[in-house]
Amino acid sequence: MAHLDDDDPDTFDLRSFLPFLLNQAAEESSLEFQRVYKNRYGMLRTEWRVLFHLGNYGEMTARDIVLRAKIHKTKVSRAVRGLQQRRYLHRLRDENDRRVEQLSLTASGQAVYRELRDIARDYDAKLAARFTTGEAALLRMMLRRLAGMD
Amino acid sequence: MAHLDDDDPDTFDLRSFLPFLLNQAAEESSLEFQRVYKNRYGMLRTEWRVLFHLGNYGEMTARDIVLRAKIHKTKVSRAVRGLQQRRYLHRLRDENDRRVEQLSLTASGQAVYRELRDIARDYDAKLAARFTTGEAALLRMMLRRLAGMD
DNA sequence: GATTATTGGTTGGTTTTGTAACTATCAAGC
DNA sequence: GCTTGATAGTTACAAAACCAACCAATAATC
Repeated sequence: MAHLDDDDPDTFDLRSFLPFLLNQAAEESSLEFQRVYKNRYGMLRTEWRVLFHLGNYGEMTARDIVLRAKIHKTKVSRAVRGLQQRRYLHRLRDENDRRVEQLSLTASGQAVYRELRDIARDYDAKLAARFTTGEAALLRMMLRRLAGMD
Repeated sequence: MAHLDDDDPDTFDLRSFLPFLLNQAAEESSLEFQRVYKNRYGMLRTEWRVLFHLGNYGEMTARDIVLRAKIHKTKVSRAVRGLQQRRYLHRLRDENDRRVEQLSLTASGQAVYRELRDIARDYDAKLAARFTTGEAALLRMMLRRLAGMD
């Protein structure tokens, strides 16, 4: 295995390449939280995200979630069905525009949301504790900018 | 859709939650580069990553790549086969340990590597230009720590 | 007010990924 | 040197993601 020379103009460190680095950090830092919603609650990634949106914002349509979380509509559609089958949410046809369904959490959906939200909050604090308060704030700002969320 | 109150102890903004934020930033910031290796070169994500390692470090085994890039061995195995079918790399059985194969790029593999590497370098610079030099360095440091790469 | 375009949402088929189990080779202990 | 246990890499099957086409309802155009 050849020696890595940082000054070599032909050298390029994949491990400093932002898209790669972001992806590795995202994967690694979601592992522990994933174990909770997946193994303990039997939920998928998109399901948890949709659950959160409804838990946090109350009533939304699938379209609202697509726009706000930038999740593809087929994924949202399937997550909604999954959550409905678990009786975590119910759909209400909008009588003004009958294409649309208003989604909201059931009582048990809200209960699960609150549990997971608290776990997420603790977990986030744990991750952020690896940096100073200022660094963590800067990190979130930079990530939001990279994600096109500002 | 309810109003978001940051001071409400029951409120939790998914869009500030690091695992979510990291994921969104990773997806968004790899889109443009993905179009290049995917549409222009017909490569998959893991294939590009493996190609890079061989282009950058010369000769490696699949195991070296697994350890260095933290990519699962089945993904590496499939990417190696894909690259081999495109004649971008060839395998050489290690006679000292016949379980191992030394992997290295062919001439055309090296040519593609150099093209993609230059594109990646430009693209990374473009992403980093949204921050000051110090901020970008800090960002990479923090991501490396979150990814367990330090 | 019939026709066309757009929008919200779902479905079907193909790729990719994830997970386990598997083969082959080597290493260690006895 | 034979058994047991690791290690490098592959394969098979299930779970998930991706993409395109689709339906139904509404909006826009003439």
